[in-house]
Parts: sequence; structure tokens; C-alpha cells
Amino acid sequence: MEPHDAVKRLSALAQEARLEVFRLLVKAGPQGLAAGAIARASKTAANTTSAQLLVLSNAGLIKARRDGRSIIYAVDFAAVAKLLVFLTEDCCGGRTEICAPLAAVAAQCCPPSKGARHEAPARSRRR
Amino acid sequence: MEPHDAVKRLSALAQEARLEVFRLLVKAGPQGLAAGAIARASKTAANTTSAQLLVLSNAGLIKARRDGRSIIYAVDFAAVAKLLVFLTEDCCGGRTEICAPLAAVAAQCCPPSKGARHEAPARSRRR
DNA sequence: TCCATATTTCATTATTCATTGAAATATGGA
DNA sequence: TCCATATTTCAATGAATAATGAAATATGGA
Repeated sequence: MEPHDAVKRLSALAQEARLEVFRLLVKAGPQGLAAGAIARASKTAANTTSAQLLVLSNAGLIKARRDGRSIIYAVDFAAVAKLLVFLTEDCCGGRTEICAPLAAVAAQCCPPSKGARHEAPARSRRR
Repeated sequence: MEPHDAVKRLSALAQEARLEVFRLLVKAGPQGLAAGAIARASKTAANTTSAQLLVLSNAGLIKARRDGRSIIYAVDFAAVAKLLVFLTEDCCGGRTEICAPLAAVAAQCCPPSKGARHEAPARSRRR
């Protein structure tokens, strides 16, 4: 990931209203939410929400798809992961200041006992 | 962590020159770097660098300490970890889209076999 | 005390960016 | 085709921010 793209993603998240929208979409998961639903949930004008979604979208953090009259936005989780990787790479020169807590987050979020691995989780059954 | 503080930290990182400074300090580790050394390394005027360090500092991402005539800046790794936690919390509703890659980062960075823990690593020798 | 080094503070300037009202576009159904 | 719904685009306004030159502050040593 290029520093320029990382800045773009960080800038997109670095604004209270957009961060709220982003987190809402994170909670919504891959299924996503319609633009109108997002506007209603965040009590923001439709055109303002549209602009916010555009910024997140241009940054590559979310993706849009049309469903009838609605446009559904969903987080691009792989892109988010890439940003996290960028922020944490080079973090260790044998030290664990960043990555130990990071590992703790991962462990708390997806306990290894549950079988969370690096590969795409939806594909665990081979055929 | 409050959304407001998260925005402050993200804003501090959401600028190319500051992100560069931040990453330089990440590589430097807990030992940190003097303001002058940072300015030289990033080929930036001293006062500009000072302003960048102030922003990162106010955001709580780095901390300053004086050493003689120099002021040494070092990353507050715990604060960085808190930001990462904030960005990834609520990421799973039983799903692993974000946290599986996150776990991969942690694993690649600090393999569990090496015994990485949450405590301060610099203190391993007691006296 | 006087001086050189290291860094910050201040005021200014130019740029970037969020929000809003109004209008435009696209879809689905009567 | 006509209409209502859903969303975006456009232009304008106001606010926040980065970089710079000049001056100020703090430290250590002669």
C-alpha cells in the first residue's frame, strides 16, 4: 500500500461524521446499508450523506452496489485490513510495543480456538 | 476511546508529511529521535517539523522528553494500540472479515511462539 | 555573562474541505 | 407516459489547516 493511499483512507476516517458512518457500516457487515438508511440513522441530510459516502468510497474503504431504487454501501473489509497492515508494518525491530496489543485485539475478536485463520473464512468447506 | 479522540489521532496521521514522521518514529522505537534529527531525515524546515510534532503530540500519538538541548520524541505505542482497537472493535458479529487479516498481521509481526505478551518489554531485566 | 545550538511560537497566506439549498438523474410502478 | 422515491450533482459559503519567515525561548559551555 502506497503512503498516498494510506493518507487518503486515513483522511476519509478522520472526520467525526464520516467515522460514524464507517462504523455503522462496519457493524452492518458485508450486507451493507442503503444510502437512505444511513442518512436516517445518522440524522443527516441525504446530500450530505451522499458526499460522505463518496469520500469513503473514493478512499476505497467502502463499495457501492445498486439494488432497485436503493444504492447499498458496504465496507471493503480487505481494504481496511490493508490499512491496518500499513499502519503496523515496520512496527517491530524485535520489539512488541505495537503488535502485542494488536495480537490481543485479534485474539479477543477472533479467538484462535474458534478456528480463525488467515484465509478467507467463508471458504472453510472445500467442496 | 472517544470517537472525538480517534478523529484527532486519525487526522494527525492523515497527512503525508506527518505520516512519514510518524513512521520514522515507529521505526525508531521507544528510544525515539530528536526533533532536529527528524527535521534532517525528512528534509523539512525545523519550524515545520515542530508543528508536525505538535500535532502528533496533541493527538497523543507521540510523547516528548528533554535531553540536554534536544527534545526527543517517541511513539506512544499504547496509544497507537488503542486507536487500532477502536478501529476494529465491533468488527465481528460472528464474522471474521476484518479480524482474520488482523490476526494475520499480528501473527506475522509477533509469532506467538516468541512469547509476545502485553507487558512492557524493556523491563525484562529486573536490575 | 556571552554565545552558539536546538527548538518553539507567532502572524500571515494560501489551500483544502464540510455543509447546504436547489436542481438533476435514475428506478419502479400506476 | 406520468409520478413518487432514492440518490447524486452543482455552486456557493464558511471554517479548518499547512507552510513559511521572523522572532523568541531554553540549554550548555567558554
